[in-house]
Amino acid sequence: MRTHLCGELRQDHAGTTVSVCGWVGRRREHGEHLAFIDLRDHSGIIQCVVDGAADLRSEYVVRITGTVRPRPEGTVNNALATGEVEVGDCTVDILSVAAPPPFPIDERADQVDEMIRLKYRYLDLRRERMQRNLRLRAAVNSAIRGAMERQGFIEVETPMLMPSTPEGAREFLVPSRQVPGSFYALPQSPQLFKQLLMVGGTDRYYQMARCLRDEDLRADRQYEFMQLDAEASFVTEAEVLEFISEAVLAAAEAAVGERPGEIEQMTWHDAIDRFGSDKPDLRFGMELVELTPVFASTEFKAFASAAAIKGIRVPGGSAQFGRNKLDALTERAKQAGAQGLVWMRVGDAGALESPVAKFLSTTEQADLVSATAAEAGDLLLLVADEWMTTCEVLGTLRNDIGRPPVHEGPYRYVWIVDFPMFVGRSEDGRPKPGHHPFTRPHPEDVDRLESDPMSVRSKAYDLVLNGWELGSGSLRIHEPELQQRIFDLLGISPEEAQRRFGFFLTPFTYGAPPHGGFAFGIDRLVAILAGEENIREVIAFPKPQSGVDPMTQAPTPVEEAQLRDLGLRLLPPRP
RNA sequence: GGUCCCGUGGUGCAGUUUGGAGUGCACGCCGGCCUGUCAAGCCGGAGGUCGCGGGUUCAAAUCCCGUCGGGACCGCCA
Repeated sequence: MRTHLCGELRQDHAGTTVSVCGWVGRRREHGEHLAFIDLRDHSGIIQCVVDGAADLRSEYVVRITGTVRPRPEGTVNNALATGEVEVGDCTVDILSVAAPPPFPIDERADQVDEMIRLKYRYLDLRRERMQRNLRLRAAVNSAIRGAMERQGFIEVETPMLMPSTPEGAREFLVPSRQVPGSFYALPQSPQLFKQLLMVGGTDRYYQMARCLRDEDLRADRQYEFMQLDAEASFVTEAEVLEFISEAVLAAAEAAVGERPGEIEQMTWHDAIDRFGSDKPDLRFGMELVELTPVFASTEFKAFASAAAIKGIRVPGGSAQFGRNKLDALTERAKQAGAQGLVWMRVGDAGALESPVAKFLSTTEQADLVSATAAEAGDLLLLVADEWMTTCEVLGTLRNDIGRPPVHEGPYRYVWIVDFPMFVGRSEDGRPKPGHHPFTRPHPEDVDRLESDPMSVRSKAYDLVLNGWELGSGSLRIHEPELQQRIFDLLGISPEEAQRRFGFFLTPFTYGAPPHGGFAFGIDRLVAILAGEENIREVIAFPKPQSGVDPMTQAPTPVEEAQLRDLGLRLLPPRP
């Protein structure tokens, strides 16, 4: 039907007769016998010169046959990749007529209410931005598959209908027709199955896996999302990181044309201590500065009793942050868990302007300025609390103040390793798992599991890109005895473990290889590589925050008969 | 569950602070003119439940209360 794509015509094609198909974009009519048509397909736009366009309208679908020719002197359009040529002597076949679109099918739609874009997503997708994102995503998917397969991984599909495992995220449930009153759950991830694939001798598995979690939607979260899910047997942590790094770097290269350097590693402790976050954005400085020694013998009460005092220096922030903004920062700090926030404006010769300056000795003030390398005009923000709280509060402020937009480079990948095995304690005083209960404890710390569990590190790791958590993984426990030690710590008896995870635990009594794996979010990776703030921009048919699809209206009520078939009856709506 | 922001012809906005006739701008749409434009240009025209409901007032897009929808964030996401 066509010989070329709109966007590929160049000077080389001059003199050839071509047929191009696409949608009518802008028309410029100059009387009855001359009109310029911008014909658009996914590849770009080509100007066609036609003898009258009276019967053409925006978004009509046409096939245009004509001759490629250089544009006349002085009419070249450098804003267009095809701007040196045009298609002349055109014959136009109208393949479909179109109602006027509800919004312009070009970059101006970036400003249009997103609900309208989602309601008419098929029109939105015609735009260059969306086609670029879809194609970038496809390139990333393809590169990942290639990288995994080169490394000996095979793709295996796992069930979408699986038993409910109430730990973790809220699940989507699917009522069973053949077993009335029972439900399948849609997978939050293929976690359990991929480990069973290892027991099954698959050795290296991967899957572009759709995962579903019934949690509130955000800019970086949809109900359904895609993960590169992978697991490998007989591997060290370093090998797993290498496999995944290769996939990510290959994906990045496919997306932006340049392969990033080696991905650096940072321990969880360092990430928290230096950046106040386990997903640090390394694109900018403003690192947390250790100030506890500076105030070791201070008279200032709020500092004297604190386990950890740290600060961040906001270069030039003194003028930038008036009282209103400082109040807002204080509020934000409290929201993040701090008792309060100490701010100081740095004046000439290290003079400090602050409500608390009068409580600090001259030595303390001088040491503070020197520890933070503060200069006149800077703003210092100090928090004093437990180590973790101090770090996290300052990390929140650091991001709020300094974090660049997504589309601003460079790309800073970092592996966060040596996560703590447990984070906090539940109400009955039991440690809570940081990753999941099948995560392998760090071999150097395993002796302290019972005596000092909170100090035990795990073989869990996260991949972080520009402050976004792309995904996480771990080496797993393959020995039933060690697994039961962990369950004991979590307060799960052998009987309860059997009841909750039986189908998963029994296989490990039949000879399980040491194994470990990883999963990371394709949507987030693609969004960052595409320079998009929101993963909805890299998903063909996403849902808004309410979860209601404005195009399909899903979710919808169903027929009474369907409910009866499933043995279900609806309760009256909650008041 | 919570905090903050937004809602005005098909689209994007101004108007809301300080109440006074649906008042305006740009794009789009319809008709006319126009032979080198590319945000084409010129002339004319159509198009409105100011999200919805209630209240205050002589009078509400504007003030108050409620509600619906959207977004960002917190909670939540082992």
